[in-house]
Formats: sequence, C-alpha cells, structure tokens
Amino acid sequence: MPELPEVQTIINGLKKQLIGAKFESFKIIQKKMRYPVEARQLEPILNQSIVSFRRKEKYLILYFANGYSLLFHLGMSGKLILSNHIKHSYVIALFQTKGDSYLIFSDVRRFGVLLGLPDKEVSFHPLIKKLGADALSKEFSPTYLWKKLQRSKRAIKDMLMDQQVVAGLGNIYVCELLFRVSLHPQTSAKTISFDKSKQMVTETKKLLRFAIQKQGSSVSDYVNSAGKKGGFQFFFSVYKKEKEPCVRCQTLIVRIKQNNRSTFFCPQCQKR
DNA sequence: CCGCCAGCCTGAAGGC
DNA sequence: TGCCTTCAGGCTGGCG
Repeated sequence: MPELPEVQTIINGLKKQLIGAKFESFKIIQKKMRYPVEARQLEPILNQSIVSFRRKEKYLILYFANGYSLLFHLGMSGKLILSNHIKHSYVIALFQTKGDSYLIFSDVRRFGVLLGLPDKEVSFHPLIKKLGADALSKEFSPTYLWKKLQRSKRAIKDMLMDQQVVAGLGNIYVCELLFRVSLHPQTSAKTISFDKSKQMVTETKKLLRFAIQKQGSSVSDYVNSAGKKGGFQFFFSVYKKEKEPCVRCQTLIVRIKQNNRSTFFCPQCQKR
C-alpha cells in the first residue's frame, strides 16, 4: 500500500528514465473510476517534454513543457511501472514513450486517481487543497503539529492517519512511529506535550527517510517503477507483528481495531 | 464544525 | 474441496 516512502521511491525511479521524454500516445483502458479520466483531459500532454516530477503528499505529479500536468494517486493497489510490453493486469491507462516503452498505470482495486490538468490548477483541485503539511516538509514542524493536537478530542493514531493533519502517513508508518515515540495509539491528542510533539516530528522524518532509503515497504503488492519490491518491511517493529515479542522488551505485540483499522503496538512500551 | 463509519473495490486467506 | 466471511485500507460523503 503506497504511503509517502513508496510514492517517493516510484518518483525517484521514474525521474531517472523519463525526464525530457515525451508521450507519443496514450490509451485509457478502465473508465470505471471514482474520478473517471477523459481522453480530452490527457490530450494536451501529448508530444510535450516532461520537465519535472514532484511528490505532493501521496500524489505523484508529472509536469510538462506546455504547463500541463498529470496527477496520480495510487490508492491501495495502484502501480506505475515502466515496461516494454503492455501485457499487464488491471491497467487503468498507458502512455507510450519513444522506442516502444510504456508508462503503465494499473490498479486492481481502483481506489487510485489519474487526472490531467493545467499546473496552476493542481493546488486548487478539491483532492489537493485540503491536505495538511507534507510529513517531510519544513511546514511540518513541532509547533504546527502541537497546535493541531491541542485542538482535537481524537486519538493520536486517528490524527496522524488524517491527511488534513499531516499528509503522507498511512497505517504502516503511523504504527511504526507510535512505537518509536512510545505512545499508545489511543492516547488523547490534546494531552500530548510540546516536547513530545517535537520528538514525533523528528522521528517521523527519520522514519520516512530511512524507509525511502530502503525503497519503501512491500506488504501486499507494492512494487517500484521497475517492478521491484521494497525492503522496509524487514525493519517493522510492530506492524503485522501480532503475538511476536517486542524488539525492546519481549512483551507480545498486540493488535486492536481502531477506527476500523488494524493497529499494532507493544502494550508494555506504549502505555496510555 | 467535528468525529465517526459505511462504502468503494478485488483477491487472498481463514473458518467450517 | 468448496463456499462463505473477513481482511487489506486511502479516501469520500453522509449522518448524528
């Protein structure tokens, strides 16, 4: 499931191959999407050089020379793969570059998004404009986080999962982060001190940078743009570790349902 | 306004 | 073996 490190890993891969490239043609295969993409939305990018790539929270954006852009969100099971053949399963759309190679967007569960729009409209798109600070940005500071936590009655885990609070984290990295800062996932957000918020911001960035270095986490079917798996799953402390001994204290890791999501933590290291 | 939760979607895995 | 249920989970829209 692509969270920030997985999206960044895909971007890093695409960048190497596609800067300066052009798409000669495209084909929309799957139209039954939450945001169905129309051919006329994508046409402006044809035969335009790709000038840059950007990750915006969990979104990937390709910028073209004429001021247009492609916006992708991978949802749960989305993949962006560079390939020399088009025989992939669950293809949503494909883009042909020179020399018969393709950028293929596939997504089994179809929670993903593909949009074509002018650069200037990206920040104002309803999907983008509500997002909170990017988890790796300077904007995501101890003061920023602490202010948000102070104002909320919610549990810390629910806050960190909310993209309007901080954008880029998902279930895996939130569980891992809470273990690293020794916080119980049900801790009330507003009881968290400024110092703790500061520690959380520092640890979030460390965790994400390390995960990017490991090419992300492959839990179910995540692969990077070359079709390869990530390696951060071998460094999980709590995620998917139910009934296994804690790496710090040997207490068995527990799984609970919180907000209808599996939540993993060490009941000894992460007390309420 | 805020918080919670069903629903979207499909394949894998577990229970009986 | 096979059917049924549950789970995975980012995100939205609707409800209280």
